[in-house]
Amino acid sequence: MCALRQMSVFRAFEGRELDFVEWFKMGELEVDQGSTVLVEGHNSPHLYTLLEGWAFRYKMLEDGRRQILSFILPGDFVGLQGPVLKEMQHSVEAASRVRLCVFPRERLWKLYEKHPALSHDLVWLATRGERIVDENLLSVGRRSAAERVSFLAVHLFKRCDALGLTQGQSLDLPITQRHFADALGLSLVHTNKTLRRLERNGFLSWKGSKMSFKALGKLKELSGFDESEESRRPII
Amino acid sequence: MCALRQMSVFRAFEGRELDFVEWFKMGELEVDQGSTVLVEGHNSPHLYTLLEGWAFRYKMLEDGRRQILSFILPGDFVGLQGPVLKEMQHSVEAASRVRLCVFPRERLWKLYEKHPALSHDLVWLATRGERIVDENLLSVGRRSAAERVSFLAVHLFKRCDALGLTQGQSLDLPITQRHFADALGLSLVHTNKTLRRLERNGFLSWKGSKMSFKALGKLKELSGFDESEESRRPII
DNA sequence: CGACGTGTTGAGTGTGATCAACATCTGTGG
DNA sequence: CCACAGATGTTGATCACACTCAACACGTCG
Repeated sequence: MCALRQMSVFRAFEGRELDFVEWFKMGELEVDQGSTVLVEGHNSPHLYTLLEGWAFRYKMLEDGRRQILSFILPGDFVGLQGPVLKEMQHSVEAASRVRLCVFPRERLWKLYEKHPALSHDLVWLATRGERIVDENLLSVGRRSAAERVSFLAVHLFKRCDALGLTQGQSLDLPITQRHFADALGLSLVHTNKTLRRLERNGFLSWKGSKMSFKALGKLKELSGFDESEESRRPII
Repeated sequence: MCALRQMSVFRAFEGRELDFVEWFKMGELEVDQGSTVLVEGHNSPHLYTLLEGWAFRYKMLEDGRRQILSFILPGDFVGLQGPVLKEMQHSVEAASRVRLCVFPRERLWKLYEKHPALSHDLVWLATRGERIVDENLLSVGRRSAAERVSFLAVHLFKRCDALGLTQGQSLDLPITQRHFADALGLSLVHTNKTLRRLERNGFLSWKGSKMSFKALGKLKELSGFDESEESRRPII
């Protein structure tokens, strides 16, 4: 049984559900940093739950412009968009070395059939994915560079904090400024300048892979971060 | 039974499913143009399928900046994000007079329990919502103003075309340039200038509520529109 | 060692924002 | 009937935020 499942962020399973998910689970997949887990325009017979590491969903334009749609952290479900269309509409890449729980897509019908509560969880997970993209779109569409950078930093801190992946006021980021830029719809250079300005103003620092939050309150205020605590969430 | 359901875009129901949905359905709701159907920060005990008219999902910042997240057209399911959190994370407003099919949220468990195929449809609808926001985020994050405007125009045309809501190469838009601007993360003025430039170049025109596509191919090319035909989709 | 990925900074440019004015068209009340 | 306010669309002038280009520092890895 996954270690993740025991964390207090996640809802507990009933016995039958646990048995089912163990049957549903096909195995584990480990993937190196930089590998592409799912490719836009292709079909994948698998679904995944990310167990360890960071990944991200993205889309690219023909000329190479890239937009990161959302970051995928432990407990997140990956690949739901697939069952639906013939092809994936986005790609997923591992930002760090990543461990995934693999489910065969054809067993999904069994889940719907036998486990209504899990069906609901699946809907929940799907809408949560959309919620995160919604927030990101609000940032990219309507916030200034400083607001966007602050928002994303706080967003990632909060998500990691809920998973016990923070150390006090700091956070280990397995991503580069390029990822930040591509998630925020900013250029790399301007992202860097904005980060440096936030650092000079004493809001945060980002050295190597460590991001330290010097003034979380100020960052929340600047970015208009919405503190909507979420209750225990499902994990599959 | 809804007239919508008989359209060829939508998948057909089995008898039992149809009976169920008729029980699931609580009634219909008609709402005037400009009314807010769901309010961010509040809880709604209802789910909806939009039957007629246009609506849109949006989020606002405290100072009034608004980002439209996606447009809601007939057949789209509304309100799924609610069951999940205590509160809606976005608002929904009617762009035209709108007719909605209303479902009480508490009957949802019965759907999960008795109708695995409908559970799957629900997941499908949820992921479709995310897919649309993904595409929008790619636009807003990485495309130029002319590309964005073209993309949204083509996107709306395609969706309406599938629903039989177009007249040849033109389309009745119950929205204003302000909606366009807020969906695209552009200022109203710049949206207008971009539209006028597209018109001068003979790509499209938008007079009153009628948008005419003079060169659909050129618009697709300019915007990088991805022609992924989707198969029959579910409707609930 | 050189190549490459990443981060940093400055200079100059440009896309899109803001401000402002005006044209229509609507509905409303006098 | 007209006067008026309000919503919407249009255009020009100016501004600024963010982009591009360029150069360099630093690390790691072959």
